Amino acid sequence: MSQDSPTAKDPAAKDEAANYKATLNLPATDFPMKADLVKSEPARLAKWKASNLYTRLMDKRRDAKPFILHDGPPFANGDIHIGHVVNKTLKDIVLRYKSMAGFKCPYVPGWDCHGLPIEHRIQEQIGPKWRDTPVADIRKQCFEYAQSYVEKQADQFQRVGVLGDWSNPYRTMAPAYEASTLEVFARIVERGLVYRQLKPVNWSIENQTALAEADLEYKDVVDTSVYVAFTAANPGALKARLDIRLRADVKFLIWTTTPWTLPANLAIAAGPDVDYALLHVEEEGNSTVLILASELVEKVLAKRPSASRTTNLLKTVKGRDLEGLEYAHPFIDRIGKVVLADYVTTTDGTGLVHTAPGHGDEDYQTGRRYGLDVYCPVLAHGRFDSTVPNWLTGLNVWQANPVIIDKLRETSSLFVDEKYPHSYPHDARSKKPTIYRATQQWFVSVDKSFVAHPQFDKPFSAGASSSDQEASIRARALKAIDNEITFHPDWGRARLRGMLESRPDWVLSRQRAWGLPMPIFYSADDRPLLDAGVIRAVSRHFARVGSDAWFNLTVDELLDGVALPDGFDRATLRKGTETFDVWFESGNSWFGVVEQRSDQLGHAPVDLYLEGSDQHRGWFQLSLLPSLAVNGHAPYRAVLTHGFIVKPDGTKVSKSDKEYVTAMQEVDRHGADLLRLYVASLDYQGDMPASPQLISAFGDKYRKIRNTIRYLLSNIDDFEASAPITIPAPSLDDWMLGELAALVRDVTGAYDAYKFHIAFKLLHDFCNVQISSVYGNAMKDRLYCESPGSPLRRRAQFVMHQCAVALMKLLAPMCVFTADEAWEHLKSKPPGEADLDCVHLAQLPAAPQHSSAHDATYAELMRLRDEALLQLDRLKKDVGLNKALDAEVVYHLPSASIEMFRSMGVDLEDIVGAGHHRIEASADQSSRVSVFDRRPDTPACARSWKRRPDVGSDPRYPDLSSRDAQAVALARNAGAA
RNA sequence: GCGCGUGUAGCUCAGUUGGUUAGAGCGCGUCCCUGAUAAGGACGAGGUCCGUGGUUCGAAUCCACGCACGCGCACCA
Repeated sequence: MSQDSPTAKDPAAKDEAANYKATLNLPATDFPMKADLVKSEPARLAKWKASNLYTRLMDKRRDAKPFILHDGPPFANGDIHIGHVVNKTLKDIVLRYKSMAGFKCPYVPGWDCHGLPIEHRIQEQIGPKWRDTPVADIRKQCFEYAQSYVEKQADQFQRVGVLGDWSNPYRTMAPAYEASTLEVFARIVERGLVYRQLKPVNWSIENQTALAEADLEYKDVVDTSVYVAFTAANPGALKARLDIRLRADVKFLIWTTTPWTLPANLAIAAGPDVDYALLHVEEEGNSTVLILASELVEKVLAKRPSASRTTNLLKTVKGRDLEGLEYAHPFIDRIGKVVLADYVTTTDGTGLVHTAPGHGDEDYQTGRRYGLDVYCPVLAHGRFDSTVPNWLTGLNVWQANPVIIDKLRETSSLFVDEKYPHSYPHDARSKKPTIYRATQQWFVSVDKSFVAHPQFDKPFSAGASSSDQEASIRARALKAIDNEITFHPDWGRARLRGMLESRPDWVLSRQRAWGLPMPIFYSADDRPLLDAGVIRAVSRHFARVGSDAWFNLTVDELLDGVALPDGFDRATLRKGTETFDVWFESGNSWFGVVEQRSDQLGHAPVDLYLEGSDQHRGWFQLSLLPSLAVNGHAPYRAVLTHGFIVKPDGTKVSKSDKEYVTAMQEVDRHGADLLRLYVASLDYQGDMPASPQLISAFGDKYRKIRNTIRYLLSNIDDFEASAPITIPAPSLDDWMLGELAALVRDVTGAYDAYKFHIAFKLLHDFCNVQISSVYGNAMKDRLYCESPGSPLRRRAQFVMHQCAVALMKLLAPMCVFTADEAWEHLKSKPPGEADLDCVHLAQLPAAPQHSSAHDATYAELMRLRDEALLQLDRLKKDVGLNKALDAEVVYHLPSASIEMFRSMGVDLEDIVGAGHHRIEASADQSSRVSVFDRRPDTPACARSWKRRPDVGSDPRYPDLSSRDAQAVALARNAGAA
């Protein structure tokens, strides 16, 4: 029965063993294994709040170099969702890390408060009385609604652990912010970049107002569509160009579902690469050449069957061959042109698109390219004005449809008409169909050259660059993107550039109630008063009482003491009703927040904007434009973008999916730290898969890290970190310090590169491999069995203490709660940090000192370890050797390495948890190990369970090895004394 | 449709300037320990590197064409 451990032999031995157990230094710590984050996190938050953590941190870094991450404002509507958690967590990780790296990192969170979704919510609440409710009342309710969500979201963000100046966030609806938005507007006006022009918008005839897409609902209706032949205007030139030698009229065949827009027809659009047929048609004595897309010839002719018709394809041309050809309008004395447009398709119609720049967005864009008028003969109440023929003037567009069709028939322009079912936008409120109608809108030109630093105002930062030369916003933006801005990841550059290259002028004005009113007045004859001085006068009122002043004050009050430009009479001025595009408000936060709080935040450009990839077209771009217009430089030095949360299968989530992650619900279920760690573990450059299941499963990873820290803490419970300990090399301790040094280097490198998922992976693997599997396991014997103060044990504690401290600090930006909890349980703080009550006030760990001369020895040792473990596994299967402590490892080494290995002492057995080791000279130059079962021939120490030849060498303790006998004697003497 | 991305084990990720048999951790399976214990350890099985074609002595890596997915192309934010 010699295989059995002595503890099992008889009851007396068992008691003795229990006594020995009392002499061991077993792990001890108050740091709980079970996190219970849901309970502990709110308590910790309260503690941070009570101790003014944010303020203390700012104070501690008062003289440090600043690192400014300027917060992009979420919309103050609804509870935060997982996307918010991703964004704010990434920001918080950056700032906490930079702060630990020694920077001063003030963080002013903010909210975008104006906008349609809130207006809609209030509209719903008010119901049908909406139209009779004064704008001021609506705005008041919108304000309260937005404010309530600012407060709600602020609580939720803080619950997730985001540290910042929550007592003083920014809100785009705050008076001071509104005033600053107007100031930026004034400066852009001064640069001559703001102009007014007609642009088609969705229009409700019923309510006589512009509508946003969200105000629309699409319904299936059946309309009359018409195929109309437009006769070529200059047949001689046309035939010459297309090489037609027939005596026949040439006609362009177009198709439209809105005949009422034909009076505004100014052009026909052709696809540049579409094939067009020149089709000779003889029918009832008429000879014409019809032009339409080749692919659609059969389909279109079939719509008007005719027995007498003969057709002959003369030739086929590309759309681009038609560009510039002219035609006569069928019932208005006007010549139109053929233009080219990429959006022309051959799925419907004729491949030639009726183009009315006043009645469609694509038509408008095309019209601008070709310099066409934005002609819109339809008035606000939906009736034709007097610029159209008499027989149309005064008709509303719906009445006009049949009249126009009759007219087309009369002038032989109608090829055919047919009923056409399609989906058409309706005003969601009145349920009546809407129209596209051109209205006056305000624009910021992106192509007009200007001087960015003229005399009107002083540049913000000294040493302005070449930006005071003439250049357009677009030109400046492209240059800034290429030369001034760092993108994380780098492809953000291409994405922003693509958008800026093609973007049209910025439409600044909106016809909305819940927005910042545009400070523009109009004369009795509708001339706009756009003047920087006037804008600043209004701005002063807004700064005082907010933008409600626009509604509550009279023109006289608003303009009190302001000198008006010539041609404007205060008595007849009226206030405009437009509001700003909300993007103009958030897009000016570099001024409204950064410049306004420059004592805290310094000046633009700030170090970093960090938002989702959708913000390339949103906040990134629309912050860049006004900043360039005013300052001539970008508002940021670097831009970091992240992807979106998707389902585990990579497709997009919606609220009804079972994979939908409800942010605060997950926080309440698992705690914020788990969610934060989960976010950190994903590569945010792409899509980020998530589901409640994935997050739950991720708890394993959190627990592994937590438990590793707990193990370290429990083994250094009696350790005083004050004096440094010299670590001999080679040794496992020295190896561990080398691994830790690499970890510190690699993790900080990953943080610096904003690759948090790499930092997470490094930390997690380090816990699993270096600490749990290798070092922590190997140190058990000496930690538990050596006398508490033995050098071997203290050395291990010294190393473990450094590991624990480094892990806590490196983990702190991600797991803000857990790291601080662990820090609290660290009894002996590192030298110089004894007074730090919170890990977030600490600085990053320094890479520990270690010998770098033994890498080859360690690599060899680890290889031999693997080999020994395999042999142990084989012995387990072959002879039932279940405990490595029952085995002996024999190292067969070449003579050159024998001394080096011998100096590592018990490391050589502890590294595989064996009971004993020996070194033998190898016959050749190779190193290898053999493992032997020592149960048959070597007694096990009753205390350490190691099989050692020296068991019984101390007569007082016949069942102990000499090391354990000494330790017990020491412990009992100490106990006796 | 257009622009910008992404696609490597069940999961999350590494894979330098093309170069042995494509790696890690987790998870999973089997076993062990019971002095980290609602812990810990060992071993093991898992991959058409999205597809097709090309360049090359050699491709996860370079090129072309596809496919799938995401973001953007709006008076949504």
